[in-house]
Amino acid sequence: MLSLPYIRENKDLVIKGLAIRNFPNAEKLIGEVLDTDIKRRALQAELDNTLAESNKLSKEIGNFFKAGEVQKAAIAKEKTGKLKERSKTLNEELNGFENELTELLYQIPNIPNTLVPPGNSEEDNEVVFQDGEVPKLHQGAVPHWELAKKYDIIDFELGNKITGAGFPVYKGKGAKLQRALIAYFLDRNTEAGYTEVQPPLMINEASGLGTGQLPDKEGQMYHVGIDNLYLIPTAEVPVTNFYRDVLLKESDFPICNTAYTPCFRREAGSYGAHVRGLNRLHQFDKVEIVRIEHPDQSYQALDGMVAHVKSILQELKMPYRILRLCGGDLGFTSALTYDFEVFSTAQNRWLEISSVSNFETFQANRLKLRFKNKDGKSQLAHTLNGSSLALPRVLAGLLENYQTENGIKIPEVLQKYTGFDLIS
RNA sequence: GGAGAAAUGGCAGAGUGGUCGAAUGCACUGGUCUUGAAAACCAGCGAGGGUCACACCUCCGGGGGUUCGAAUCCCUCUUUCUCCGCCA
Repeated sequence: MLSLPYIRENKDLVIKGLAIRNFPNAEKLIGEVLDTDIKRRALQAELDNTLAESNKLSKEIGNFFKAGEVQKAAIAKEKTGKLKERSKTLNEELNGFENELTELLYQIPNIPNTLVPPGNSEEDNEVVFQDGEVPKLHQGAVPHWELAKKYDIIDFELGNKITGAGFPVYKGKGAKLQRALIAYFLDRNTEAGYTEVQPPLMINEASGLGTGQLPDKEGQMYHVGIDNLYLIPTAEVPVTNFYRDVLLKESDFPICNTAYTPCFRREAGSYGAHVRGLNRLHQFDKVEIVRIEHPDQSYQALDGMVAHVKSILQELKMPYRILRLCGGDLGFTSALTYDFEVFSTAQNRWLEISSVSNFETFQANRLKLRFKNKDGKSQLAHTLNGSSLALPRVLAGLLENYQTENGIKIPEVLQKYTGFDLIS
């Protein structure tokens, strides 16, 4: 959520920024926020004065009792009674405005970075980099779901039986390959300076609010009603929430974590050809990188994360490209996002395998994640995260691009993890 | 699941109805001393709101209550610890 002082001081910038996102009625909404804020502050001042007077009287009463002046104490007591009623009313009104304000602020997405191109949809995303050769596949090359069946490495029907659609069972060399990818990603990340962590796979409400999944997107998470917990949709949520309500020192930066976790997403409302096979699942594995940065350093950090993910894809020798998301495609909480896509040769389409974002202070504000700056004041930190990488689509791309007539080859960097170089 | 104890500033830890936003120690920041560092000494040092700046207000796990007045008393929730039971 944007901070009120920021909106107050940068009204025009905020409205302009929201326009890049095609956010409707920005001007009206921001106007409402500022109006409510003014009302809130006026009421706050009045309440403060009432309380100040009441506090003063209380002290006097104490002194009267000590001096044995019971009469005077009784008179003062009567006065405080009235003040108390007044402050109660004021407090209720104030709460009303505060709730209204919070609700308004929850509706406002992050302000896009100046690099973000305007646009409505995927088509307006900017391709900023592309590399890797699209392999020429043999006659009879097939999409991964057919390969999965042919070599018996992923069993979608079995998952249907046990749980439902979107919960595949990995078998044999398929399971091993998946484990190899996870180990490889984690190793690459820790080599790059990220600390490996294993967070809980369920989060409470406060954590969901902290990173912005709640209150609006609760329908996208699985909810364990009896304990009021949510299954994590990404490791970003528990790992970023490590730093909720934390006051850092400047010397703590940079904070770099990496975590492998399964991710759970309800994906309500997505059906059709694009969700076949591994393209869209309810449970999938992902290795995530999360950083907490000094605001002056966060964009450098973002570039570093992009370069890091890039280096992994180079090693895997996969055709990929990097997109800078346009305003219309940008996530609610993000200021700048780079998506990585691998080309799936057999499906003849690009598959998103990573999304690397800088949230600036948007999450930090809700998280109350701050640091003491050089002036000794507390200031909001910047949060960033990215996938490195999301397993199913990497696997899909890998199976499809590395298929030969004799079987599926294993990229060289993975062979020491798999212990085999061919699935046949 | 049962029984008990506890939750206070970055950390540790006093405080059991009125000048307590809170002793003390550690950590941190500045200074003196030193070639430099350490040690020692001196000073400063919680968070949020509010103000041009003060004033002022709020916060001692969360919520509610008693009282003129609550860190302190009561209720409730959450969490932690100890003991018992169960168990990977």
